[in-house]
Amino acid sequence: MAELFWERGYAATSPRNVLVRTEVGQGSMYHHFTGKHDLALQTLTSVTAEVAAESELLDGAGAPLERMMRYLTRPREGIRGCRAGRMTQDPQLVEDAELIAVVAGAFDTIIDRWRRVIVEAVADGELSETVVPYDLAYALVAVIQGGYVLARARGAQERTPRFAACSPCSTPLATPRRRITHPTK
Amino acid sequence: MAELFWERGYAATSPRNVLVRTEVGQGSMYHHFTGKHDLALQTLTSVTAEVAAESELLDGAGAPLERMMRYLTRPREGIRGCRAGRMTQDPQLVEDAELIAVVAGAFDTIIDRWRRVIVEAVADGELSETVVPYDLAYALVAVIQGGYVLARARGAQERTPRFAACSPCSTPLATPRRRITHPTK
DNA sequence: GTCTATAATGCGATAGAC
DNA sequence: GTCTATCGCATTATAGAC
Repeated sequence: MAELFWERGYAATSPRNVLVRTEVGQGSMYHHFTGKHDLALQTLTSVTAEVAAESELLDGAGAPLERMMRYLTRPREGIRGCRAGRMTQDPQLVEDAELIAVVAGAFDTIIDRWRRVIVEAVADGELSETVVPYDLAYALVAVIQGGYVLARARGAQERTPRFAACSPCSTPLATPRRRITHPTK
Repeated sequence: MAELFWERGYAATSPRNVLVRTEVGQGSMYHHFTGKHDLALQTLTSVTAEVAAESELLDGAGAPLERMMRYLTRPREGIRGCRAGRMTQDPQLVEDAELIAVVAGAFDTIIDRWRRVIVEAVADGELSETVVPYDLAYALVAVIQGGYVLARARGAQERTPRFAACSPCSTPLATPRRRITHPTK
């Protein structure tokens, strides 16, 4: 179901699809899961845990800024979308408080991991003291998520993916690697 | 249908839903539209044109940077998502080349409008010459789109929306207003 | 635990009267 | 141009035999 979730989202994935893909009998599935919601809850818990775990790159070895760059520039499959972020636009999933809470929790984990590296980077003098760690963390996660959104819009358009020069690794993140100068208000 | 699109997306909106909401007969609808795809195409064309038109703020009066800030910080209904960007995560819509092309076109328009203001800002010395206009434009559009993604994840979690202090205007964009210091690589 | 059968509902679309 | 009726199919389950 994790595969189907990534391909089609929650609403568009039927228990029947799962049966076909897994070659499992209908009775078996309904014996182990109470229904679609349960199936989704377990899938989502596992998938978001994986996605959140990927942000452990931010805790690895090396200088804070180096770790930030490593995570920011790692290959991402833009056209397939973020396995967690995509769920956010599925109306049926968002209406299910239990399911969306799982997704939100994953983002909390990731944002907090970002925040802590940023605090380190500021302490080390790698980033300006004017940086507000939580806010920058939030913005960086947003850029990544927005990169996926744009990648999906453009990808289906069959344009040469500007950020996916060498498939199968599209990095919608080539952009933030550049220097971004923002107004100081 | 524009309303239903925003609420539920393409896949989850049935022609039947449209009939009920508009209180129009089924025969009438199928007389004026060939089917669901046609209905969607016309809706999407109109909606994305509106969304793209909102970026005309970037062409208004005032200094380039001022216009950028005006557009960036205008109120946005984070929890409802972007009427264009949300479509991007609808698997059924993305598979329809004609439909996703409409969405992609809207983003092209918006990104280009951003790019032109940025070029102006650089020329006026408001932004550093090291800025790559298209890349910054792309990143800014991504931040906005990502802000919607995060807002939807958090909103359903019933947290106090950090960026939506005063409803009904949630501005997932409070973040980019702060200074963002990026590594120069 | 796993199977097949079938329920009840909604989907996208069409038919054909008026 | 608009109406009601209906088609054929998919959906999310549930029933009850094995």
